[in-house]
Amino acid sequence: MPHERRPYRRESEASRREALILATQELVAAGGPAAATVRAIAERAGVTPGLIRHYFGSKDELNRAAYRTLMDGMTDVGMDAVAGVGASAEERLAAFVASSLRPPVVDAGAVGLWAGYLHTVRSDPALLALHEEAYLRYRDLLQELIAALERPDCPEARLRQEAIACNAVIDGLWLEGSMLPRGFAPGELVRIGLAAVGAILGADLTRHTMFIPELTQPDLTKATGPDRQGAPQ
Amino acid sequence: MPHERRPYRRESEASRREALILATQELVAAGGPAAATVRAIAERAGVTPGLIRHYFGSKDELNRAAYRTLMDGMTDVGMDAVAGVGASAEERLAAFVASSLRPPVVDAGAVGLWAGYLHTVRSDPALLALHEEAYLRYRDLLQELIAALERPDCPEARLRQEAIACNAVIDGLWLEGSMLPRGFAPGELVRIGLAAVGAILGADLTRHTMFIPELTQPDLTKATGPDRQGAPQ
DNA sequence: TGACGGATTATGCAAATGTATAACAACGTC
DNA sequence: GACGTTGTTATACATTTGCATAATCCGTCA
Repeated sequence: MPHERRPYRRESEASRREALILATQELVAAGGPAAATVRAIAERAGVTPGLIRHYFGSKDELNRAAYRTLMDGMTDVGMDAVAGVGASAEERLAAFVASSLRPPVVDAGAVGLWAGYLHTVRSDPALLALHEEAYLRYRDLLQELIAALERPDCPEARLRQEAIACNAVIDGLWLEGSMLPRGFAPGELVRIGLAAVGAILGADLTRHTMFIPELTQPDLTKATGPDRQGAPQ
Repeated sequence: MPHERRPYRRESEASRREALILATQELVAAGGPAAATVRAIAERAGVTPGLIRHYFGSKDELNRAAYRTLMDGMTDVGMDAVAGVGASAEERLAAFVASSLRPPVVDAGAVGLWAGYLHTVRSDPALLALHEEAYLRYRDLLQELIAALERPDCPEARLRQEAIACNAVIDGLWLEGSMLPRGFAPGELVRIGLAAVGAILGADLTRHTMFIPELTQPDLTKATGPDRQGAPQ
């Protein structure tokens, strides 16, 4: 007795690709690369496994597309944050740092997704180049923001070191905050990040908290939201 | 025609467990969790797959053991570095920071291994507890070293924030240095790390470079190697 | 030296995985 | 409203995986 053929709707290529990429990312984020089988991806995207081959040729290619989408999204957040604040250089830098230290950037799924693709990236030259490019673009943007600060002139070499160090602080806090969300109070990551970056650069970024929701409203009665998770005792 | 039975030697349980754990780590580090199949592990360890079951019961248990071994090794490096230097608090802190920013801690394989186990850790309560414990132990040790500095008295809350920030710098530099080794000159990570941690704490750690091999010999004749800040070209 | 325990290997198996191919049906076109 | 295109599903298949069990033979001890 042949199974009844399941009904379906034809949809645009863009829509199908997006759904498949999203499903892949969610699965990798939650359960690692092993959980992202073609069947699981297809089910979550509401289609059958054949479509993966149809739109991406192979599972590997789908994974590549998913990784590209991830990287683009991460850098976009920082860009948007800077674009939203137009005032002083310090404010712009503060907004940039803060945006990388709260959701959706700081998120267990994001770290899981990033870690899940780490090996794929290392063994795939195309993805490795993509990674390096994204990393340097992020760091260069950071360096530009640092250079714009009103400070006694800095040699280029020093700017480079400062950018590397500040980038490291952000990466490290991103990692720890995402992996142990219970370990930090809401807004604590942002506060620590601003203080540390400021200390490295000899500037005071903690003044510019008016744009940082977590710090302007220490309204503990309403501290709900994705950050809530238990107090750091 | 039955295959000839392969000759073998009996060895101690400790030796076999060690070999299997090492093989597992190497495979995960190089090719991710997917590469660490029971057959591949056994082959690399010079045994047959059955031994995995014999000594560890299941592959999952072997992975747990491998992760425990990894974490223990990572923290041991920092402990040893501090133990080796007995002088001032600044020197001890500098030695601790520097030890985490050069091989074997800074190593592509180490990051690969760590990332490969990230999902396993998150989904396994026992491993998650182990991870949290190791992380906090490391950070607490760092905080102790910070508290020992000769500075105007610091409130406990500030010490905590400083420890978190310094830990983040170390983590971030470890990550970036391991993933893009071409992007940094030898010793550059250590130098940047010491400068950044010093800036955060208001101390000058860069004075204590006598114990840092990479910095005592600024051999510039070799600085044009593949480390010339990975200028993508 | 011979026998016995158990460490180690060999074999088998069910389940899962990625991919290839064929069948079908939804939608635009005439 | 019939038709053809092709997006989509269904099926098949070889391969790989982890694990269980049976078959061996290494080392030790009497």
